[in-house]
Amino acid sequence: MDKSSSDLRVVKTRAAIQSHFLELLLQKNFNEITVIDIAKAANIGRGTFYLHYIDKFDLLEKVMEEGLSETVSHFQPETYFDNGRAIPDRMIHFVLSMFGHFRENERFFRAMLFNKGIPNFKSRMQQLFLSKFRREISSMVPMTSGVDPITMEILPVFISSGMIGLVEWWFRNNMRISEKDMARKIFQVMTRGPLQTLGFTIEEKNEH
Amino acid sequence: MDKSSSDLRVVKTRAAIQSHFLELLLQKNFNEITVIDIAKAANIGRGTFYLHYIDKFDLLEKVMEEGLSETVSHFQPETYFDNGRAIPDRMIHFVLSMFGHFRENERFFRAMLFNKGIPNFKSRMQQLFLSKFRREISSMVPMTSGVDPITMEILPVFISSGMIGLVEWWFRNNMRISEKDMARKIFQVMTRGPLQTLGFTIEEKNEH
DNA sequence: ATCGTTACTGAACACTGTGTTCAATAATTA
DNA sequence: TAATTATTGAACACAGTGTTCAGTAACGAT
Repeated sequence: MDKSSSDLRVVKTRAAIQSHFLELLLQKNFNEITVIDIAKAANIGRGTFYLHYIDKFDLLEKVMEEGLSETVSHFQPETYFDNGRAIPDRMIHFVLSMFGHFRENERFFRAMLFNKGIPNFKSRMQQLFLSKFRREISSMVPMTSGVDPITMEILPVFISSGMIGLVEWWFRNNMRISEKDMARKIFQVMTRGPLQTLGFTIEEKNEH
Repeated sequence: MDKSSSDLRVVKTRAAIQSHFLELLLQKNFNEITVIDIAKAANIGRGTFYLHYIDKFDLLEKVMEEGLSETVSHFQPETYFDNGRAIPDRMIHFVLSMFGHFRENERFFRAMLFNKGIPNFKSRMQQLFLSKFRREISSMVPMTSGVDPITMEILPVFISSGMIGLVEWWFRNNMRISEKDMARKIFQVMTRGPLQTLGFTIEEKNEH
């Protein structure tokens, strides 16, 4: 049923397809890429493509999946909080290693983030961040037991979404900011909040 | 060259196309929608479609553009800051009216945010938020003149991206949180920051 | 109400890309 | 080396595209 992926030929063909597909994605809109293009670029017969993937959407799906699950494996579960205290070093270290991973897989992330025809990628990446932050936050129940449930839902959404935006921005600016600086800035915003980071004093109001 | 859009027939056809297109987007993947589908749904000849749009991508583009520029018109330029003080009421009011607009145009935003074949929409929406926040933040130069430039760039990115995530989340949860509550929560996170909102005390470190 | 204009219809057209099939060939494993 | 299996390349029917054109219907202006 499944092609024995230990066969050298299979490995080669799939690698060729995926690699040239990424290359094409960096050059033109996913909508405009045909199976013919892919086969031509990868130097394989068009029929061969269909021996491995259902269609180009399937290929995209597989490539995405693979790249993202590799990314996930860099989410080692650490404890960033210690009874409401602590944080800084471990948190910064986490963000640092994330951005390292992004830099190492620049081709993949550029293709996925910036190709105009690819839907969904940011959503799926956000999903990863989201479940990471959700796990993180809900694991500190003793600390956050007083916080209202809506806030508990909203925060990881806001954070994960904001993080994706930052990653995208970082790539768009050709990664000119060092991973270390990114980590520091993010830590700062997380702890002091956007407005205080900008130097504003907040006029307190009755909460809740 | 351009069809006189005062002609009733033109107005009718375009309205029919756009409306049924939205309907189709709510039902199935953009990739799977054909011009044939659209023409059939809108009860027009297939050729007629091409008298108004180049192809389905062009149609999507126009619909997006229209919806987004209407959204933009709700971004009245207000001053939320008064010499580093102030904020609360006006800011909350702004977010409040935004979410009101989202609720009123639910069909449009649902189609654009959740259809799996549509790329780009979130990016473009974020672009809107981004330029809004950039304008806002850079207009308070006296206040923020001490803030380092990287932070000045990163913050609006983080905020706008986070906001998009919240909007998406809000729709996905069938808008069960009132606009007022959303506005309050967002204000809270903006001012106190994610971690303080969760009740954490931050162990200070040397900044910069 | 009539007339001139213009949008719509529907069928036909060539064309591009899809996904499948099949016998022949090449590469791989054991 | 033999047996297996992946790849090739050509052919096939098919779906959808984008354009054309003569005929018809709807519109705006007077």
